[in-house]
Amino acid sequence: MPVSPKTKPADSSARQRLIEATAKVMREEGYAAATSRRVATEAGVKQALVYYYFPTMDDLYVEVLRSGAEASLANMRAALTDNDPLRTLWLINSDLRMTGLNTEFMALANHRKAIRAELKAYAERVRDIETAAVTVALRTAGVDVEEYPPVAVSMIIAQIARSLCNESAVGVTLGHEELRAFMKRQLDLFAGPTSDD
Amino acid sequence: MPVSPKTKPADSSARQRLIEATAKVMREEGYAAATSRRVATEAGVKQALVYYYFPTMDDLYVEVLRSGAEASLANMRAALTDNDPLRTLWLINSDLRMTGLNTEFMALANHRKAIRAELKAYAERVRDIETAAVTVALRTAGVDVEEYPPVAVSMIIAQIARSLCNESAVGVTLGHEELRAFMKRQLDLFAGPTSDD
DNA sequence: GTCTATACGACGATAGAC
DNA sequence: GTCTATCGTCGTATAGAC
Repeated sequence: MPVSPKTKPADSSARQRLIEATAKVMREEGYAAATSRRVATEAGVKQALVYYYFPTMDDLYVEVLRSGAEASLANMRAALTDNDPLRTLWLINSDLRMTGLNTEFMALANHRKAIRAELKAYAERVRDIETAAVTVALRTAGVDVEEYPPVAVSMIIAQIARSLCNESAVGVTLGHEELRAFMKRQLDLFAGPTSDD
Repeated sequence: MPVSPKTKPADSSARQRLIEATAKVMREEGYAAATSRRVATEAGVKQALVYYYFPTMDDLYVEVLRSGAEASLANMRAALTDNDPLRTLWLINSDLRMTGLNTEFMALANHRKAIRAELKAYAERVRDIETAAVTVALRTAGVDVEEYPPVAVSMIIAQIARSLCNESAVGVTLGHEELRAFMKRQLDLFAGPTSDD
């Protein structure tokens, strides 16, 4: 292990660059474009090196998913311990930077066993964290958790936010304003109104 | 035009078979597997014939989307004029047969202009129909449409149902039971309880 | 650890026979 | 309308030099 760096070079090894390059290509052109030649060029290395680090392209895809999930989980854990978990949950799942890659992995997971397993594990860890945060928030607000099960509430908030992002990504925005306003009103009811908008 | 057939051969021309074969391959193996050779074999014709009917593979994909959308819209229009539009809306969007293809086209639409345009047009027609049905249902139930805008209600019902399907497809089911039960209770509030289930 | 070189199948697309 | 044949490119993956 080398000495720990001072400014976080984010491990700029070829392996790391390949992972980031693959994520970029998948985001911008779809998983089918993330070929060994394409990602190698993007990472500034030769094609054969891809197979030195990853036995098959699927292994590389899994690694992209894994590293993205790890970063996302850390971010989520930190954000959901703040003082407004419900709205934070909404905002995190409204992040447009994640939706493209998510869609690619969803499609991939429908057809590749290894990716399906990885995505399932990640999704359930996320759900656990989000549900824990919602449980606290609802209890604090004095909401009846029999009538509003935390896991159901957290899924509705997260999935509706994601749906809006997914649709926006393909240019569909019909009804979005009304739905956003509606969700905001519901969040105000559950978590108390806020000054910002 | 030939005489109308008695048992609905569903236009078994090569062109039609190619469209169906492409949908099948996309559903089972993803859009990247829907190559000209693959779909030709599946349809029982030779590869070059694909280019007789469709100038490029993208044109074929668009045609798959268009024909699926047309069938789906007809189905939806009929179903949503029945006497329980809210629960019908929920059931239609819970159809597992559609989710796989939907995910593929969502991913494709993120990267191909022609498919994005087609998907957007389809999604907005669906939203219009669903919202119209919800508007009637809410008015009948005496719901305040200022507090519950029909387009927001229809989006929540449709998108939550779809989210559950998408997750099920990749093996994620954590929290699904609770969310289904919760949604059923809300639908009972808006549309009156039913005897079944 | 990174490279050059190569095997070989599959890709989209076209030309032209029937 | 459907076929055979072919073009040039690109795909995954491996062997082996440095």
